Amino acid sequence: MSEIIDNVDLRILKLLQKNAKYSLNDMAKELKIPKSTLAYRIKRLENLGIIKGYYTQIDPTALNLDYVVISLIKAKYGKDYHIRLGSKLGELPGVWGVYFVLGEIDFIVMARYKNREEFMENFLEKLMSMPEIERSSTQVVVKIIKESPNLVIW
Amino acid sequence: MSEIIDNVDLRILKLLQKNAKYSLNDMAKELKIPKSTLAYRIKRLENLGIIKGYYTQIDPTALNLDYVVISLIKAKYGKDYHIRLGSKLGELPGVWGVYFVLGEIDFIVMARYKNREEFMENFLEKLMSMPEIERSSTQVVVKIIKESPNLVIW
DNA sequence: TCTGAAATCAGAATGGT
DNA sequence: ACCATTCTGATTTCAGA
Repeated sequence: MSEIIDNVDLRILKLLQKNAKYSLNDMAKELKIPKSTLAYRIKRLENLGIIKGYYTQIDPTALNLDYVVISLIKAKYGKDYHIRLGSKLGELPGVWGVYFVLGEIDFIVMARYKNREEFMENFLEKLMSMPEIERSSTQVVVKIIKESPNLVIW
Repeated sequence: MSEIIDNVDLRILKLLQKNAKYSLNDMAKELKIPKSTLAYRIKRLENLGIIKGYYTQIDPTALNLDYVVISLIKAKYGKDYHIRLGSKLGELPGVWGVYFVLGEIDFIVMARYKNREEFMENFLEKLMSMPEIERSSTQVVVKIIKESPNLVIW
């Protein structure tokens, strides 16, 4: 890749990834660049699609979303089975992540529910009625030790 | 749970989770509540810890973080092995998620790297030198079909 | 592409219900 | 707890380098 992102851009992104509300004034002071330049840079990063958006982090526990599961899925072979299955999985309520992987497993699915009943109804039963699936094993998460998917720059 | 979050709060959170920069004016119009009430509600949700923060989503691909892996890990038994291993895994550079699960696997680890070399150096080699691990299998993600961990309300 | 200054607009503070 | 108004300060715009 060419140098479309320089060192200043990286420092801007590093500050923003942790706090979307960091003010132009404070940031400009910290980075020692004029605030209009900073604004110009940020706008540019947005337009390039490097900044994908600004989100609010909501505590899942506050909404009682304590039934966290990760499902490992093996698809049957057949044309389009994988593509179709992938998007079907992503549309299930409660599912926030679907990864297509290589190996013994085809898909890894991340999901959150309020309780076992909601999980059964919205996820497991639907999973079991999908003909594209050969087998699946679903893991219940006992403890989330780390979950910060927005961290991209260290 | 008691009614600390009512329907209006839920609607506020639903809008904010998709866009942290949604202005008080526009939101108030959409929700048909006065903007001062809206401000009051949001502040309350922040103070309660239900809103955990505002972050910027950066496109990992723009930073060449295309080598995405998910690792399934089985720990050896022994006192504190699990707790210690969990936090050790979370501290590896590139790791953004560590989940402790029940079953055949003990930990599921999510990580992103620039290429195979960085993955080997920062992840696999360190993993292989951890005595607490009995065995591990690491999956390379071919395609991220869905990844929106901020989605908590549908 | 970068910057300073002006203009606009959003969010915080206040005080009354 | 809710809401209208005021006030402060942040973001956007624009013209010039």
